[in-house]
Amino acid sequence: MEVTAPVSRHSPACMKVSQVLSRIGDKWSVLVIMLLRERSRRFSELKRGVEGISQRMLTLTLRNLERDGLVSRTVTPSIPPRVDYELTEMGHSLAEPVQALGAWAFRHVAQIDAAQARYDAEVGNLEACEQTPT
Amino acid sequence: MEVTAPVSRHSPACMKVSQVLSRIGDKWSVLVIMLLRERSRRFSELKRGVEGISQRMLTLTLRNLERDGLVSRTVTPSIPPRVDYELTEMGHSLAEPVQALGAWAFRHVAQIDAAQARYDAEVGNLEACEQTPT
DNA sequence: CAGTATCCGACATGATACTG
DNA sequence: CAGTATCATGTCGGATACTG
Repeated sequence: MEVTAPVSRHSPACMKVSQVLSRIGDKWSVLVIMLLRERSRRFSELKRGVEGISQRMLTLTLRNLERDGLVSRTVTPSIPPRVDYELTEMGHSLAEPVQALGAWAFRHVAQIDAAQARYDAEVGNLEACEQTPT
Repeated sequence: MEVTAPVSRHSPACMKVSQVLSRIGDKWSVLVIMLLRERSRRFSELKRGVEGISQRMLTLTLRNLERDGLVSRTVTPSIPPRVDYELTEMGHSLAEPVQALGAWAFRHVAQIDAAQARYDAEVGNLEACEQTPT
């Protein structure tokens, strides 16, 4: 169960873990995963669903997810072409801890906001006090 | 319990959630949090503990965590100065889902690696077939 | 429709040097 | 010791245009 202690925090495995975390951290992956959690979706459907995303970034995001084995890509050679994306089993299993993290974030949004506001106010004050012109 | 569905994926709250996820995703925050999970630590201790991190990035990481209210900073004005960092209660509560995610990542490292290798092999093949020189 | 290719600016990060 | 300041760089991401 222990993850960080026994692997000494610098083992190759730990590096890999960091990579996975990075994927989670990037702006779009989680959104896409959450969208695909309900059901498989087409490219354009995802594009509409995520809303801020550029075509390029959606492509790259899906590529990475597919590369990691989290999403499967199914091409239907028709005219116009149709490509469906779906969470793999591993993708679904990832969605759970991600969801847990999302739930935590959701619960603490207000508290974090408050902390930030307080911090910024203090920093602002300190900066205002600094009268060291050169 | 539902996070994404009822908030329509584009509410301001959801944006905030993304911010939190970004913090998790960045290379160092999680490492620092994990280190602080055991006990409070001094700046230089963290620097040694994380190992790849530059002084600058450790400072910035700690700053952000402090701003978010996840870490508390305690200065002991001595010579030489001493600064201790400690997870706040909220920081500790965040560590749990993060740990869960880390555990997932750890369990699936091999599978992800395999998926990547397979994907790269396929892409390599496809690229090798592409004989379209201009 | 579902991409790919290219250009470009913004930001993140590392290295280095200096300070209380 | 615990930072801060500055500079250089590399990656990320958006906009745009083109393709099968």
